[in-house]
Amino acid sequence: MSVTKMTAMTNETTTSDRPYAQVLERLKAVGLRPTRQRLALARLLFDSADRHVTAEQLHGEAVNARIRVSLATVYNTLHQFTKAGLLHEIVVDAGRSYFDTNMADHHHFFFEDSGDLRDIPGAEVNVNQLPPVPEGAEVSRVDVIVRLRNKN
Amino acid sequence: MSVTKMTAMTNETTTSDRPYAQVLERLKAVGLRPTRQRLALARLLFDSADRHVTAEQLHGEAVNARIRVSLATVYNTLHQFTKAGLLHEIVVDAGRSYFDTNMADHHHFFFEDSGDLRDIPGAEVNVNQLPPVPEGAEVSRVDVIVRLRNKN
DNA sequence: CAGGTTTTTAGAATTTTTCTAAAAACCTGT
DNA sequence: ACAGGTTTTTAGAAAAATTCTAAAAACCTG
Repeated sequence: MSVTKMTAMTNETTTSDRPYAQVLERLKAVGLRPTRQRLALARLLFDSADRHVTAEQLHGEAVNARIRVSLATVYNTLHQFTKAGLLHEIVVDAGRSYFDTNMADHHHFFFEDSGDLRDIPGAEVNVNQLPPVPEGAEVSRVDVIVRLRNKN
Repeated sequence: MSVTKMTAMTNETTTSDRPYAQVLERLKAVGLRPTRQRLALARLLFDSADRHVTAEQLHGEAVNARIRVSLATVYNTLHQFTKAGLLHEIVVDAGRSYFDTNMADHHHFFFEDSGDLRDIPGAEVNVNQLPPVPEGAEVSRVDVIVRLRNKN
């Protein structure tokens, strides 16, 4: 019967709490309500260098950081961020989606053995001489994936 | 049975006009036992022009052609063929694997709206200036996927 | 054809992702 | 600060693709 175990983080997104200021701005800029979980996930995603995460991974990190958020919300959020242009969804592995926080023009090394993904700066790859785009369609993106396997 | 086609049911392996002769050769060449379902699936896959199929699709075709084969076997077979170098697995769509019978050097248009996949001959794309491959790894493949969406 | 090995199979299990509809959080006007 | 209306979140169920299981069938060799 220890005293109040009432860790209710009755926080109403005070901007005096600096750490959230940037992501808050970012969400506002794309018209997404700055909810507790979106802010927290945004910090996990954007407060460090460019990263590639799966929904499951991000959810794990959140739980680990004591952020109460459901897996469904992580999925929703990742897709909302993607639609809003804050993330790219990148598919290299059948049956598992990665989300990439690097929005600059770039491509990927994919390590088939470990499942890791590494950026290749756009400047370091040159795709030219593309064929004509089919009638009625337009290019949404050109992905170059350099698949790697361990040399033995 | 006519005399001229007399050899049809034996396990001789002359490359004549017998429908299974080519795929039979092909399976033998890669060391896969020529079972009824592997032969039938191979014919569906290789007897016509280059194609992109999912396991579900191929299974549907088989059922449709009165070939008794389970979905599990279709999956097994597709993976065995891939490992044997008869197919490429290509992943462009989260949570759905396509298998490509075109083994020539080439790339793909992916129609995001319909889920269709279309080959781009290797000669029509030029990827140059790739960055150095990370230590201990070697390139298994370079995939270029031109993602298309419907205009207007 | 027997015997031993490999394949196939149906169905259950797994994995990733989406859906549902009810509760909670959020925002606006007061 | 609060009511009212809207948007989010949630847990759990559901869906979809794929893999696993272990038992039966097919296959190959001698």
